[in-house]
Amino acid sequence: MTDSEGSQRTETLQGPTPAAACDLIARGLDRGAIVTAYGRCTVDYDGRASSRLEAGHRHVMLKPDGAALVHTDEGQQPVNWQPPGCDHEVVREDDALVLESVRSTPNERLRVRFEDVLQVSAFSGSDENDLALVGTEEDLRQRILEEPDLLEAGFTPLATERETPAGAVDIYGEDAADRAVVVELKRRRVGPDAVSQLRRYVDALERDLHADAAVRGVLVAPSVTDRASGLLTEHGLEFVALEPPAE
Amino acid sequence: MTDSEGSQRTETLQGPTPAAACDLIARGLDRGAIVTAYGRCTVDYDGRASSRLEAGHRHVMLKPDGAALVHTDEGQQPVNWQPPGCDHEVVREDDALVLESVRSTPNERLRVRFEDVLQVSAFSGSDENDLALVGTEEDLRQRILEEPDLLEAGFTPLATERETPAGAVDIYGEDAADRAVVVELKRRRVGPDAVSQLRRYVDALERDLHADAAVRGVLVAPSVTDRASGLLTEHGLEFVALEPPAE
DNA sequence: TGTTCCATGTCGGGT
DNA sequence: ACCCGACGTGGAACA
Repeated sequence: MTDSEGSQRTETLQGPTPAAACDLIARGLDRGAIVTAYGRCTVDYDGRASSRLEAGHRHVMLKPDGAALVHTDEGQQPVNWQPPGCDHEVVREDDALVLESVRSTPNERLRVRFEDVLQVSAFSGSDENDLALVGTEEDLRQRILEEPDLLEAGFTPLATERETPAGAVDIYGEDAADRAVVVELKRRRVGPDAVSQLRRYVDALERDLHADAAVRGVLVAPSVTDRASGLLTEHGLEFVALEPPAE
Repeated sequence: MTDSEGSQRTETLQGPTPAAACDLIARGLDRGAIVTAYGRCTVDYDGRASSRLEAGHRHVMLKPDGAALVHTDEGQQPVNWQPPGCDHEVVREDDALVLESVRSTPNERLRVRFEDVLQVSAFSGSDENDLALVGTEEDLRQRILEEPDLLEAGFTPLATERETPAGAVDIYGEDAADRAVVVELKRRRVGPDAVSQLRRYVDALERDLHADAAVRGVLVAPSVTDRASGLLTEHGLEFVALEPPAE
């Protein structure tokens, strides 16, 4: 069953024989299509870890960039997958259809063995558009750089991504009294990890400047958890409630 | 085009009219099927952040648990998505077909507007099997509990998930000299964040025990980055190279 | 390639 | 619900 609308193409087989399914998939992979298969299968993975999934009905997608996704009827995340950069292969084994996606560095292998293929499809067509996303940490940074008083009156940003021995500081600046200020940004409510991160930067910068004057550390986020709040106090760090711009 | 094999069903339409596509999708959602659509569409998301994606060819999957996935021909991750728990809806608007997935807490809305639907499908069939995964942090923990000498000669595990004011410690125990030992496990090579985490636990435990004797902190992972190694030294923490069991 | 950190992270377990 | 940390995290930017 083929549909040809100019350069866009879709091919599908329902309840195909293994041979027919294998053929459609092979041709789909060959011409750089997105290939999907649905049916009863087992899934084996071996690489950074190892897994096995007993027989059940799943949806498999092979992308032309080498990514592979195995989805069940539940969950946002695939139950098994392979990152882009893999080589896809389709072979027949006895009465079964086997899809295999392999990569190196690290050596990883994903193997889906269909004992019953209910549908296979191949979709062609590229996507030249990028996602326009708003509300990220970068947007929050822009907001502060444009209006430093949002952090506190008299704050002056001096650098972004300033390097320290502990890593790059989101915003580095000075307060009204010319004290060094390290600002760590988070787009959402923060826990203990963000406080530790800020602490690393403050420690490193104090050492780096080997100044007597202490470096101030300010965490900027929509809100903090209790534990994180305690850690902030404990380490003499500060918090400013601020969200990424809404639009 | 319907295929009925007992209780397993797949339905597919190629190059359907908006009305036919809408009908198939509505019935699919109704009976708890996985619904997919492929075609030229725009995608809008608004919630924790906001995004817009101009027209292009994408593959959309709606799951019966409320998850939604929009995939392009590249990348392991969907370009847009919605977590499980959403309500899916399909409506016709002018000549277009619109899929909408909405949830609350937080309020989020995903809207896919197809100006051209090349294929729609509905797949039924559940998956009662769980994934059997080996090589996780839990496996690494078991390995050490069964053979504590892997950490160091004379180590005695006393508790797992021991609570401290900073959170739960992976393994808590004593060394040959009866000194308290905090063990933090990572299944893969670690960076600065893991060192900070271990440090939080050691600090908290020292305070908790208000003992004079210092608490030892040991990071167990396959390897460490340079920066993390420096941080370990700086804070008097230790490292033991150990991997999760391979099988 | 290796390191570091963000993410609409997602997911599971605990309180 | 919120908190917390693991994840085969994935992905990008930078050295």
